[in-house]
Amino acid sequence: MADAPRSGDEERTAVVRRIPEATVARLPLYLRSLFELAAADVTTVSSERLADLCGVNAAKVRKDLSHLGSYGTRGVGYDVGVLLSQISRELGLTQDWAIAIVGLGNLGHALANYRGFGARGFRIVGLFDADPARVGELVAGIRVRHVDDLPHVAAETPIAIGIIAVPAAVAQQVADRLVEAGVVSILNFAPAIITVPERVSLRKVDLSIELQILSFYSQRRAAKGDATATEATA
Amino acid sequence: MADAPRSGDEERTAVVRRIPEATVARLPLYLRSLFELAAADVTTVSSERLADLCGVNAAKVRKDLSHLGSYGTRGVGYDVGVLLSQISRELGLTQDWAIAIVGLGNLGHALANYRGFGARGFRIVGLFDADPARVGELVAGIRVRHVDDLPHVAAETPIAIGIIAVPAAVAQQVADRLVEAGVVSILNFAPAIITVPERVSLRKVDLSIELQILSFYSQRRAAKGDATATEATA
DNA sequence: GCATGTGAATAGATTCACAGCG
DNA sequence: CGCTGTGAATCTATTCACATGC
Repeated sequence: MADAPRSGDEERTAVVRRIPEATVARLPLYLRSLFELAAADVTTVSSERLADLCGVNAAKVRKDLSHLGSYGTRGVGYDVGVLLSQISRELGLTQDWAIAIVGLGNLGHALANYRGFGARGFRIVGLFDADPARVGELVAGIRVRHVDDLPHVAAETPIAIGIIAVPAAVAQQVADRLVEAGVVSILNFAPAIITVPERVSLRKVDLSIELQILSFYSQRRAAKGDATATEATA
Repeated sequence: MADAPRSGDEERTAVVRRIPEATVARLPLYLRSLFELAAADVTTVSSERLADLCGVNAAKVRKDLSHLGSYGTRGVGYDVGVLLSQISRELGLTQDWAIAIVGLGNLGHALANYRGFGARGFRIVGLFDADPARVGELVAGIRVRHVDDLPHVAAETPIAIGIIAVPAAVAQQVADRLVEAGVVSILNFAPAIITVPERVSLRKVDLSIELQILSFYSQRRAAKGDATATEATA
């Protein structure tokens, strides 16, 4: 469904666990449910129970978790705390990632104020906009800087993840600037296809595409007399 | 990757074209590029060119389009206008879909003001919030109503698509209310797993999951010396 | 006994490579 | 000749079913 991660050299000293892309996309889901279980002081969970909580199939949970190693106990289940830390480590959430948001329109504001960043692993270190009227404004306690300052800021505090929340027309040039500033992961909210060097990870979130997909299934359902369900955005 | 649409009875009068889920997710992508081509007065496009514009592989484009029927001309390519209307029809964008947004925090505001709704096929017919302080407010020219009014509003103007932009803790109950009000498609922005009856289509957009996936690949890249790229959210 | 972990079976998506047609 | 349309090959993901081990 997406470009698969490619490894430069297949032969390495140790076994480089290759975690399937589909599995990676589900780990955050498991993590969230595990946090909820931990908050409720549940210490052990079966694949069945976890699967229910996440809305997936139990066999899938077991296979996914088996890619991380064997952290379950037969006849018992998985230790919630152990799984939490294994998945967190696997996802790289034990370190924290510096985030910059470019574009502070409605969406940029919403993203900047999003709770759950600081929560675990992510920290906003920069807000940028090209509109002089917005520069200097305080959003979520952070001062908005001009996008031209991106290189300066990035030189001081390296930025790991860049979030693009600008109009489609300028998305590509913002991406280019982010890449130039050393950003290695980009999350694009602009409804435009952007390209980045191969070494940079790129994901996109596109509202209108989601709506159109829903439209397709709605129509399909209306046409036949029958039900249809879809889950998404893995 | 997601639950596949299931058809209730496989045997039907005519050949019910079964369009693969992965293809459905790409059609909106093609559509966007086709609009751009049309705007630039380009009348014909090859699978190769379209693939470039969308960042996919040419064979994939051809196979995807072949699921809609044969609308290309060998040796020439596809007619932009014809493809536009075929894909629009297939996605159900020739009718327009009534949308309601529940939750008018930062994100809800951003969504309500999102340009590209009215653009094609989608029209916001209701904004709802549970906070009395927000009720009555005018957002994007529409008055916010209390979520308790949902049934009334839906009875007058049927709502096809519900967008959930409320905190995770209340996402499920909002979903339940939407379903009860007759909504058949839901787009969930809350970071929570919600369940709906099988007849209802559900997709989700989850910022923190996207970030965690990027984190995974960033860490992976840091660990090895090598590059990794991912594309997402189909 | 019971739930994990995993080979084997199945399903789905992508890519290849080329026949077929304008 | 050039590009579509598509079978066949490949790769990826899901699901089944059961041996394994606590």
